[in-house]
Amino acid sequence: MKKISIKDVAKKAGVSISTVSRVLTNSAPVSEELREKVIQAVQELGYSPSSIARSLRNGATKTIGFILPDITNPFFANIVRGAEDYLRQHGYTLIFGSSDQDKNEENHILEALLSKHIDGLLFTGSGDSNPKLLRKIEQGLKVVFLDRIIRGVNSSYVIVDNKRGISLLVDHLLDDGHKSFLFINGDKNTFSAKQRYEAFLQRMKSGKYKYEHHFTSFSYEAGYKFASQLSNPVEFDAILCGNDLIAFGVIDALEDRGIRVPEQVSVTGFDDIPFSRHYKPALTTVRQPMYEMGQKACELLLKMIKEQLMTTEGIILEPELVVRESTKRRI
Amino acid sequence: MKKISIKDVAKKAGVSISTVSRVLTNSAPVSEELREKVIQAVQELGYSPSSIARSLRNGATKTIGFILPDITNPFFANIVRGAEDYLRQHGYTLIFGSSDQDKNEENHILEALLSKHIDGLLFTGSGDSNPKLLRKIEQGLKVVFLDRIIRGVNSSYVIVDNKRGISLLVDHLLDDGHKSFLFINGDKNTFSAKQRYEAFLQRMKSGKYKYEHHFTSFSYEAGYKFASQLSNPVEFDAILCGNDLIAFGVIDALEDRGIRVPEQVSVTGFDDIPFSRHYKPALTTVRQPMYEMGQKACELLLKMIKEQLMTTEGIILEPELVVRESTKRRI
DNA sequence: CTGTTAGCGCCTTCAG
DNA sequence: CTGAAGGCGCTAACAG
Repeated sequence: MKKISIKDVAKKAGVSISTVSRVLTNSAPVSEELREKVIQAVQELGYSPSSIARSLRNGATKTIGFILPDITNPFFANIVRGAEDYLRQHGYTLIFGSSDQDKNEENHILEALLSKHIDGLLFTGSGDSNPKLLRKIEQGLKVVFLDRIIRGVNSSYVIVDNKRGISLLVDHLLDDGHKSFLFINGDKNTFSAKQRYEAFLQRMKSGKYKYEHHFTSFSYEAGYKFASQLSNPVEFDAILCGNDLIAFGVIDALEDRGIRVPEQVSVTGFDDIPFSRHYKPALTTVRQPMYEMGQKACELLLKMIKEQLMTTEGIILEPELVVRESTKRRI
Repeated sequence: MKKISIKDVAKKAGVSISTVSRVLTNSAPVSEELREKVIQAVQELGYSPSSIARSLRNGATKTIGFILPDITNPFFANIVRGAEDYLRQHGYTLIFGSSDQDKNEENHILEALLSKHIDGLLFTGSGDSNPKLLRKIEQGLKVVFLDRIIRGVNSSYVIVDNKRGISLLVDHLLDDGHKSFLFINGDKNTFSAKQRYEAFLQRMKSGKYKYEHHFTSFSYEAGYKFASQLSNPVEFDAILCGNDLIAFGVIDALEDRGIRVPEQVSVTGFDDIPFSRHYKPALTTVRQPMYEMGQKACELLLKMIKEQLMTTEGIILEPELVVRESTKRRI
């Protein structure tokens, strides 16, 4: 691909390269006459300035990185979409990488992003704190943690109030006469799973309900497997799940075992991915504003970049209880 | 963020920058002694070379762009994942943009990607040929069209054999005794929708079946809406849908109208997104190897980039019929 | 208002 | 084997 540079434009327009630069960036006044010539030349040549060279010169790439577990998971895909839209609107580009929660892959991606000189990073990583990342933060890398926080790090974040979400859910279940609860949670080392666990525990202990809690993994398969191996699934009135995917797996496994949801047992999810409303039975769950999370995180990140401040800010979004058909009132 | 450059490394190691460059790129022999010093310095400084500067120098960014309709659609998310994995494995980075099939947005994203000096482009665009893109292709931009082809362009592509997919489906339905067919297709201006339409028409005309065909849009909502407005849904034995999302919408709408699937009417999808197997009823559909499509497209693209050949290659992947519970044998 | 020039970080001749 | 120097495309002083 033959590249056309600012020089070509300058030559064609019969002006100097600085003039071209000036009209393109509007950084200084240029006579109407020359401006027109330049614009003309730009169009004819189909020239677009190299942001590579610009980046090198300006020290900013207008690019944001996003490390997340898996783009294939609708929860993250929707967050990404929010981020993407916000960023493009503000002249930024997004590069992301799926880590599958793998520590090595995480570092690998981080390395790649860093070498691309990203201006900032959105991070949804595995639970354990990542030394390489911490170091970069200390060196001044702007990072916003999304959905998950790494403990011991003073950094900005955007999450939803997981505890409140669980609280809302348990309240509703209690109101509907449920008396015993099983919580099939997600990955143990994950911030959100931990938060949800704590909230659950707290609520359970405050009454004297029968309950049980298990960490598994945030996937359909994990839910299906766990529910398949349950010795007596109907010993609980309600099964809470770490996220919607787990809930789908659980419901399917139960039905395969001839247990009807919600008739025999209520099942709930967390996230409210777009699909949950179409599931049969439509899932009672806690809605996280995914698109908004992506937007807010970027808004925060760009602010940090622009103002070059070391200060840190946390945004906690409100979850919303969504009652549908996978739960029902117990007598 | 204080940046450390090759100069800092050179100074710390007490060598020239060229030596540092040489050990980093392995481009020329360096004495063991100096090599060690350099490596030492690199580690202590936590230095990683700026791919920005490298790109400017080498003229290659090791970055691939991907313009697609919507990352939130599982079909594309899975393709992206395939591409992402392949590219990272080969030292490339992926930048994508969701266009919502909007022509303007498409151009907007293209502009952004181009200015980032991508080495190649994966493109799943709206149906109409895009003049700006065509021009860039002529100028030497390497492009692989994915899932959709723009007519009149001689370029590489990776698609599945849509016609064969429909053929497989219709054969199966015929085998199962279906005699009348309604096809609720996706976006009219889309390559895949057109192909599927043609295949459908061809098969229908070859027998003397009762049939009808309509273009709508590749979404749940479109399916739901269309099926809701159908005057007499059960006048057909089978309803074929342009993709799985449409099928979900159709099934839900039918059930809301008290029509049972597949008892009263069979419904089929296209794509086999991960969710389709968990739908109730589990969807009979045509599987597209999404992950593989992403991989193959990148493989092809990198080949084109590496060999700098103007030749063009098309890969047509085989679809696979997946029979599940949304269809049943008619008497 | 316009043109010339230095230099962003790196790789690659070209000398030594 | 090693160092010095040019230049990728661009912007921001610096002169005029």
